[in-house]
Amino acid sequence: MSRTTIADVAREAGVTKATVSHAMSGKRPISDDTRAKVLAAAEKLNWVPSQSARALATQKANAIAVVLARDPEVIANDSFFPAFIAGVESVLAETETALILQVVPDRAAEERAYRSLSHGRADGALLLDLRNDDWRVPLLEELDLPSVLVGAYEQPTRFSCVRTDDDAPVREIIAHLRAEGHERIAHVSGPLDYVHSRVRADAYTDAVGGDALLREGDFTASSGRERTAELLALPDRPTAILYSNDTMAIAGLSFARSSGLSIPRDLAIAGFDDDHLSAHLSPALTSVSSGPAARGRAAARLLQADILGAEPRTEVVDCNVVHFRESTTR
Amino acid sequence: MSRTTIADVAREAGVTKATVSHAMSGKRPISDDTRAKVLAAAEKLNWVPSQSARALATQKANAIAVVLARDPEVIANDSFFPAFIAGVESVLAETETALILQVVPDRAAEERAYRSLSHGRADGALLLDLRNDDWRVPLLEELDLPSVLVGAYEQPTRFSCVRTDDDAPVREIIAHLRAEGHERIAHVSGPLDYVHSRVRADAYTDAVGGDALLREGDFTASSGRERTAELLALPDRPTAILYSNDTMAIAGLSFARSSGLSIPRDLAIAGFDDDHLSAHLSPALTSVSSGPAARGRAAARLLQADILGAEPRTEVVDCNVVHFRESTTR
DNA sequence: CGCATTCGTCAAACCGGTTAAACGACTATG
DNA sequence: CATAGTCGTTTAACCGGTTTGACGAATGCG
Repeated sequence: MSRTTIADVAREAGVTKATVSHAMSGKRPISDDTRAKVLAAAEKLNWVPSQSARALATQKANAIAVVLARDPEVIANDSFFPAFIAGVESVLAETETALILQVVPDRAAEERAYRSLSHGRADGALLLDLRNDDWRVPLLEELDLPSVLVGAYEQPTRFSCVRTDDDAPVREIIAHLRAEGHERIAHVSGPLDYVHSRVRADAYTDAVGGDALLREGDFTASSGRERTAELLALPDRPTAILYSNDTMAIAGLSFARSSGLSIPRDLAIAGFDDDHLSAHLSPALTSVSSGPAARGRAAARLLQADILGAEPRTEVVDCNVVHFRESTTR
Repeated sequence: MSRTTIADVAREAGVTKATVSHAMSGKRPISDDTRAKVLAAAEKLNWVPSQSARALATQKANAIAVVLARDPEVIANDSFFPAFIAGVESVLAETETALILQVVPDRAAEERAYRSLSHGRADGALLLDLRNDDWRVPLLEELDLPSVLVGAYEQPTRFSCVRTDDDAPVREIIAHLRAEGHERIAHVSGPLDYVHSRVRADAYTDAVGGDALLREGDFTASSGRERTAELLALPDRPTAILYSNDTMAIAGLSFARSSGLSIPRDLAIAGFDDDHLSAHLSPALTSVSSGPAARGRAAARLLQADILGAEPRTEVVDCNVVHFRESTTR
């Protein structure tokens, strides 16, 4: 409850509201003398300007939004998200911008959320988990809500993008596995309508050439387990599997081991996104750390620039580092 | 950008702003006839009331906040947080309330955040990671910002609490380990100034009686590894270790195994909070699932009640379930 | 039939800031 | 010395809703 208002400060300092406002924002020249008086008064009364009043007057919410439509199970599995958010926040903190987080159960709710956000709640949005031909892109264009698309995206839009080069690390891992003597290398992907799953899967398919052995998972541990069971039941089973995230890789590793295989002797395993546990497992899991925090920072900066009217642009944040660990090294 | 305002709707419907407002809110009787006209006009113009204007007029932000002071590393390690948030959101969605998330680097920033939130940004806050004698409690009392304390809390406050009974599952696990023949049972806790770490540690100490073997960790994988190394280096090393979260337990398990011990034959291991991976490891990890989503829902409900002026109260959400798995069963 | 209520709507104030325009005092210029 | 230009400040309008008090018309009651 903001008991003290700008009017109180003005009275205390013996000036008008406008002067207080100018003194604080510096948008008009103010004598050092009065500025000092205003600052002293503000300090004394412990005044914090009301966000709602400011938002109304300036037509800016000073907030950006992230809407998540994933089900909680998948969110909880995701080591990317918290680190990404932390990166976003580190940029927002500089400008007193708030982050609004919405988790919605279905598409209808998601659409309502964006409409409501664009009407005074938020100045922009970050789009995660992009799909091919994502319906949210045209919606946000219609709503004219500045946005940043996180993840590769092919179609041209009026929005900025932040993406990583997921192609390179996939090829790097495949090359490494080849060098270790593997010829039958499988891939358990994420849902292929996700842009980043598709990019990784395509890189894999291209890298292994003709004999691709691809199974589509959904990033959950149980899907990792199931797809692994299928692959290992093949007559000509793979000797190495690359998973599109660490959750599936760890579940797969466990399954393989419980069915009598030794890792990495009988089966090499690599993950993606470098879960915080991966380096601590035994065997430690080969994975790709993709710098989620750096992407968060880049996305937040691009969004702030867009809100201020800058031209949209695509930034390739390349912080992919492949960590080769015991699970792929005999 | 909300181009159409309440004035446009009023003009379209041939009434005044006040009538539109009353028709929408129902706070004054309005004839069915005009109400229909107003609704039609609103529909036609696709009007969504501006949140900032409403917030200013009603002195309510229609938002609640969560401020996290943990460093990103720890947030990313935490399976509790995303599920908790999902639970919170499921309640907020019903009332068009937004969730504001702030991640701050240090205490000064955290204090600023709460001050700013209480000045028009948010109607209330959820406090996580409570510490003993937490400085935030008196601050929020001073700011008169409705809040809910998540986790056990001893001191009486004007705020509602949501907590679980962590004591029981700890005792249950200790009893189980005893039954399995373990006599030397150690505990790696979280930071002991956290209320929930302390509760678990106290339950442990009390349950094992005289010969407590307690080491304080910080919930990170590396601390789990180090404390485990210390414990295993003891002349009279423990044959079972209970960790205060799964991250430390998994790191400890890995370390023990890499130093030649077989789990659970040579060393039994149990965690807490049931990470999504725990059931999929081999050996699968014994842990306690503590219903983070249920706690999120309860906390959100209590906060909304408090904002509406209800009496604060403490709710014990007891959904702790111990999952006994391979890591403790010979 | 007259008067007190109730009902439905309107006009205007208000929330707490920002900002364009006006204005007085003072300095620079011709 | 009159006039133009700056500087610093004030006045007042505005952002887009909500809410209170007033008022005319319809209704209830005696």
